[in-house]
Formats: sequence, C-alpha cells, structure tokens
Amino acid sequence: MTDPSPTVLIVEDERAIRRFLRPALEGEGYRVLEADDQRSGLGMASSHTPDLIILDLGLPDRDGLELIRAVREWSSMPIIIVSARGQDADKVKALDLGADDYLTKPFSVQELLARVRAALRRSAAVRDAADGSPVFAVGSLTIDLAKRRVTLAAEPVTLTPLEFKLLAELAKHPGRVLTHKALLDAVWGPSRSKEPHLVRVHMANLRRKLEADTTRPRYLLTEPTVGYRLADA
Amino acid sequence: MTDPSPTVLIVEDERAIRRFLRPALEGEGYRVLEADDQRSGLGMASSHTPDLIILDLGLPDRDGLELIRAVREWSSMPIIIVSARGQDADKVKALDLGADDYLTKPFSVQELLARVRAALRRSAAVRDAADGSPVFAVGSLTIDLAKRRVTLAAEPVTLTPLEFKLLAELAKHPGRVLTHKALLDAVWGPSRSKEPHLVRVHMANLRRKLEADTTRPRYLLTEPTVGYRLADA
DNA sequence: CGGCGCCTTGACGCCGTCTTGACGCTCCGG
DNA sequence: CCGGAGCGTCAAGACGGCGTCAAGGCGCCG
Repeated sequence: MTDPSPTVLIVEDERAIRRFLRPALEGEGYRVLEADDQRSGLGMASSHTPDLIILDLGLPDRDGLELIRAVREWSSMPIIIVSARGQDADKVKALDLGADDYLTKPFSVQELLARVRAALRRSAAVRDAADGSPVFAVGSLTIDLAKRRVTLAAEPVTLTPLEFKLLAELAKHPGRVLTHKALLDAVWGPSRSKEPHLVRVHMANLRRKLEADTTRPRYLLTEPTVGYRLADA
Repeated sequence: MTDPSPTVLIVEDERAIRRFLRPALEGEGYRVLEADDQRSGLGMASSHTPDLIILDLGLPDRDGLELIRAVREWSSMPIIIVSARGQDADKVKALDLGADDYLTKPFSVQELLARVRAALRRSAAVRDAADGSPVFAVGSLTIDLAKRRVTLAAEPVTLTPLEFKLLAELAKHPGRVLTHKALLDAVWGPSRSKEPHLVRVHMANLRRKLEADTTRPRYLLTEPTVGYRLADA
C-alpha cells in the first residue's frame, strides 16, 4: 500500500552531475538508480520500473527524446527533463512527447527536489484513483487486499481482523505452500512461531465461513506436516 | 460526454498579461475564465470547477499561496504558477503546497502552452481512473466536497468543522478502509497520530447525525483494530 | 464580559475476539 | 493390531477495542 522509499532513475551521461544528484535524492529517502546513456536507461526503466525518471536530454547519442517516447509506450511514470538546452522548441517537444517537467541547467537542487516531490505526489494520486487493487479470485471467492474485502459468490463475508490477516497472507502467495512458521511469523510475529495450534484454530474458523464442506476444502488446503496453501485454480 | 474544450481559469491581477494569455489559450481551443484577485479566483474555482488554474503569485493581496492551499482542500485540479519571483524558496513553497508547475516571468507562451497540455494530459489520466465527480453519494447520503455540504435524504445536515473534515477524508476514498493513523494524520495532523480515541468520539457524533440506527451503521462502518470505512454501495 | 458551541479528555460497561485447553478423529508406522 | 503424531472441532474464559456519556477548557461572537 504505502511505498516507504520511492525509486528514482537518473539517466545522465555526466558523472559529475550524477555524483551530486544521488546524495541529494538519497538524502530525501529515495532509492537511486543510475544509467549513463539512453539504451541502458531504457533497460533499467523496464527492468526496475522506478517511480520516477530524471533524464538529461544532452545525451551523447543525442536522442533522449527517443527514451521518452519508448517509455511512454508502456508506462506513465513521471519523467523530469534536465537539459543544457533551454530553447522553447526543445521544451515544447519534450513536454509534448510525454515528459512531465523540464528544467534547464544550471538548476537549483532544492527546486529539482520540490518538482520531484510534486511529480511523485501526482502519480500517487493516479495510483489511488486507479484503485487498481490487486484482487485475487478463485472459484467464487474474491479477496481485495486494498479494500480489505472478501466476497463469496458475490456475497460479502465478514471476517475478524485476524482471520483477514491470515487469509491475506495466503492470498499474497496464491498456490504456494506457506509453512506454519511462515504464517505465524507474518500474522502473529516471531514470538509465536512455535504454536501451530493457533493457525489451526483460526483456519478452522475461516473454513467455516468460506467453505461449503469444511471436511473437503475447496480453497484453504492443508499440506500435512508442512502448512497451508490457498488454491489458485 | 467529455467536454471537448477544457476550461482554464486565469488568476492574474495584471490586465495586460490576461489580455495576451486569453487569446493564446483560446487559440488552443480552451474556454477561458478570468479572476483578478485571490478571493474571486477561489470563488470561480469552486463554482466553475475549471480543468486547470493558471495562478499569478504576485497578487496584490500577496497570498496566492493561500489560494493553492484552499483549492487543495477539496480538489486536485492542476495549478500552474506564473510569477515574477524566481527564488528557489518561492518555487519550493508553492510546489510543496500542491502546485503542479512553476514558471518565472518573463516566460514563453509556447512553453506555457506545452506545460498546460502536459498538466491536462496528466489530469485526464486521473479522471480516467476515477470518476471525476466531486460529489459522493451512497444511499440517501450525499457529500459535496467543493460546496462543503452534506445532505441526508435531501435534507441538509449541519456538521461541525471537524466532523466534516473527518467525513470528507473518508469520502475521498469511498469503500476503502482508512486506518486510525491515516485519519488522524489527515484530520488532526501527525502529532496526534497515536490517539485513536479522538476518532472514535467524533465518529460517534457523526453517526448520531447520519445514521438511523447507530448500533448498526449504514454508512460509517467500523473495521475493528484497523480503522473505518465509508460504505460505497 | 457573558454565553454558547466545539473539541478534548477521562471513565465505564459492553461485546466481540483471541487464546487456551481438552477431546476425537484419521493416517501411518511399528 | 496397537500407538503416536498431526489435525480439526468445540467450549470457556480473559482480554482489549469500541461506543457512550459527561465534565472541563478553550475560543468565538454577541
């Protein structure tokens, strides 16, 4: 839900500039990635999917604009341009290609950081509105982690806090077997990691609410001597 | 359905600048509104709900910043600042208050237009994801964040400032669970984020005004040990 | 200066939830 | 055939969150 430290990708050929941008960004609590040309920048953008890109348009291969276009093919992550070129035409072109902001060198670090904050704030709003809540669904069971809602055959099911936490933990790894210890650690904390009985009791309660026949579970499957698994098909 | 021509509100005291901004914007196909001070600007923003605001920070009453803050109380519409003052501190303050962009005079019209396009493009993405309606409605309850009004079965309900702020926070994320901490942060500020009792008391007061049966709430739902949720269906 | 409304703070009782323990079942190996 | 281990069920009790009420303080407006 909350991303504790957003990731910022810097695409910049001048090492000097990278060397003073990185600490400034890290000082704000961001994780920082670096690339020194367009190709590797695009690669890192797609492999790491950062939360924001700071892009120097004065790249040696000369077509940072191409990076904007390429990223925009599949993502709407914020892109802030920094460039030595301050011509109107350059700015207009970059912005119209999909860049979110444009600063001309030399620029103030404080201003850049403020614009980074503004851009991240906006994109967080988008994520919010999108409500792209990862809903897990098997059979007639749906689990919405973000909205904290569980429905069975389109009927809402009321779960106790602990029941939901337990079910959510299973839903985060659909189809995978979670050991007793893993569940205890995640739901109760490490102190209780030696009491599998806790899991059994609450699993029974969950089954009573979710399963038609508790003796032959459809969703909450027991993996004897190992743990439990949420059916994913 | 979609208004083909977005509305732009210009808040600017210098008539000369308005006189050259208006035709430029209209030339791009936008509808244009004008205000010449903060007060009327805020009024037009709430009555016409434009798609974007261009705000001159050098207003005579000197606190255009206040306009940003006031608008951000209830809307996330894009705000682009134009200002004669180019100090870092000014930019940082405006951006952190919620402004989307900041240009210093003199600026190029082409650049301004490009930044307007970029801002509108982004907010279109937001509206895409969420429904852009500023009024929230469930059952016989309606909440108008912009007008600051709440009605129940078409009857206006009078709420205290704090009650409204609390309800508004819930209405901004209908159906989602807001944790005690989230509500405390948003309504009381981070300093009180460890006093869930505050939320309970005021939630009880809200229920007394909004719910037919406070023991079985229709709108303000409790999520035990987690927080509260505003019903969205 | 007085009154009123609003927010805070504290106390209290209720009710749901979690834990704990006991018991019977099944499966499997000795 | 017997015995143990793992699992599911049930009930009882303790715990703590939640809602409610009332008192107190503060600011605002008349």
